[in-house]
Amino acid sequence: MVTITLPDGSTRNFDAPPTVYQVAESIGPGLAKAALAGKVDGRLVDTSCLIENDAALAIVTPRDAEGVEVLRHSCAHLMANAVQNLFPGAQVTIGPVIDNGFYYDFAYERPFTAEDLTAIEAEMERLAAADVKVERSLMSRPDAEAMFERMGEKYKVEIIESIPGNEQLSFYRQGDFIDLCRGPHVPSTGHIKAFKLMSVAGAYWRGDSRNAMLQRIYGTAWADKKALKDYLHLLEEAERRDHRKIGKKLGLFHLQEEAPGMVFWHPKGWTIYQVIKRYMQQLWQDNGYQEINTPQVVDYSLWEKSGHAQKFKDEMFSVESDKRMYAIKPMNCPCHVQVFNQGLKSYRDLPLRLAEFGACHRYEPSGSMHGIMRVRAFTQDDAHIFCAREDIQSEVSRFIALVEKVYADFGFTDVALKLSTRPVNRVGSDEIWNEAEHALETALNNTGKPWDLQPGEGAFYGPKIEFTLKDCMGRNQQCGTIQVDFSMPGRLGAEYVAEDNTRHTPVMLHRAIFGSFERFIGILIEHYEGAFPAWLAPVQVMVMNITDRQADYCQQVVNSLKNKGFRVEADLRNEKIGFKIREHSIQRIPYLLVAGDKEVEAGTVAVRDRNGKDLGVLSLAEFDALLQQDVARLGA
RNA sequence: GCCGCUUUAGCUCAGUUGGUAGAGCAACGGCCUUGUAAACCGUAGGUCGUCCGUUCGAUUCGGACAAGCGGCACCA
Repeated sequence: MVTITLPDGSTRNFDAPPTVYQVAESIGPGLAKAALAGKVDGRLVDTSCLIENDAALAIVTPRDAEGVEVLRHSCAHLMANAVQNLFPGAQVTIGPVIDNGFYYDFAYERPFTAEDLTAIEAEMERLAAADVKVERSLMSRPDAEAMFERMGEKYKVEIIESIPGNEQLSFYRQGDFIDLCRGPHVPSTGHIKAFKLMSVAGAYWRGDSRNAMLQRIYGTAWADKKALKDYLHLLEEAERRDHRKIGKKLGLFHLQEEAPGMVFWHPKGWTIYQVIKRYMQQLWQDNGYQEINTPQVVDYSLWEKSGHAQKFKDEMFSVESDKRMYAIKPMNCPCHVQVFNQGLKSYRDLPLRLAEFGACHRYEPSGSMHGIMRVRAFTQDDAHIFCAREDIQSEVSRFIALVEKVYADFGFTDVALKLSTRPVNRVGSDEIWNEAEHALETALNNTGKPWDLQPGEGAFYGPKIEFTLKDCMGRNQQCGTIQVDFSMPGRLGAEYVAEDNTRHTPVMLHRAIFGSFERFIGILIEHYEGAFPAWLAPVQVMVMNITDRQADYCQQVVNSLKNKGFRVEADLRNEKIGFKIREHSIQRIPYLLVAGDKEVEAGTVAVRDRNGKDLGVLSLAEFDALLQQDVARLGA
């Protein structure tokens, strides 16, 4: 007898070992119909899986996150099935589940087109409607290799060869289509009800640019049509928020062919830039940083000493002048060490925190650029902390607190922390790595917040913490970082005199909070959909007249607000008030002030916000107080 | 850098099976002096990304290059 314990704690007994499906059926026909997989003692299995011993079982349906994952995985198979039906000779490779969907990589004699996608999707619909059974089987390694060899599936053979020898090989068959797969999968294709193919793209076999380029088809799949619709809706939302679109619409910046990856900031965009720059300058001042500025063009020898030339020569802009080779600086750290090196430093000078709005240029690969988010010329809110080894932890703790404050000020409250530890290729003794990793870990633990470990992802010169913020679309954006560096201070000859009068090499902490202004502003634009909070808005107030009679009064209102330091403009054009309101609402100006004869007489302004909310008729003093309060309030 | 796609007026986009192009919005002029998300009338605006080729003739066909877009790879 087999006893099954269900999630609610109840148990069911079976004379013979039941399948997951049979257990579901015993609970109810509805559940059996909805069952996609089972979770036996925490392990996901097919509904056909026989439960041989007493076990805890949860029936997995499309309502469960895991159920949706099974659906997506099966949908990838469904797509591969459809592709091979329509394009004989297309080889299958891998087809994993990703956020919101799946993809499958194919090797085929030609790239797939948009029309192909439509056809593939139609074939998938047909196969789903046919409700083909999906069956699991096992096969020995030689048999499997022979089978794929026979089918001409060279990539699958390669995959089998890379699976450790002791692992069992499982296969899933639906009709004529068979694929090597760990599973689990839906019982039949009819369970796959809501999917859409999104795009085709090239992708390297095994993610390595030295390998062949495969055809990757991306798809999305959901528990039901409504969830699919919601997701497509979300994508439209993301498109509306695209910083490239909004940047153009609001006249913030532009890019042009003559300077790929370099931003032409317009007055409004530059105002935002200046506001956050001043914010950061103040933050530095309040937190023990000293602002410096270093040259834009520096002799190649420095980059050779720092080690960057060897590794990044192809990504550095260089200039030759008077037979000397210079690099346009791709980063600021070597320059900061030069400042540190001026004059003999004592342990009493540490920690020394040098900060710079460091303009960097990097020849990024053409395909990697994206609006103002990934560019070739950017400015970092860069600072380097020179400290003793034993100060690493306290400095890191201070920094984590600072990052969280800054992000909250900009309206981001969901911040993920990640620790990247020693990679295989690295400099520095194990002892010092132990110490540094431990310091970072302790600092992270002290926050009381959860954090992720990324083993082996650290830089060759030291471990690092990355700060990833979640924007309003739920997308993760990596911005801030703090990195321990054991290498560069020594390479560039930085040292200080310790208490015992011996010379020591300081540890260098590289750190940035925004990352780069360009990227951070791009994130802000998308997060706020261009409707910046008042303290960031390029124009905070627009004053409008109804007729020419109120022009002078409007100008007075503008002047009085300007004198208080607000960013205010007047729109005195001979246009209907509705037209002006519409225009400035679209421009996302936080406060729209209207003055007609009534307001002039009373010395007031009619106030509304950019979303159409009427804030009433206020005296100038009242509006001033309102604005003052709003601008002082950072965050959302 | 790799695979695919795109490039037409300031913006968003039509269009030409090869005979040098059109809309809406914006701009400009007129009219109107207007009360909270688009009054009306008119005018002007383009070497159809760049270069090379095929052709009597290329924005249209072919090639190269550039920039951009979706991914991949990269990201000190």
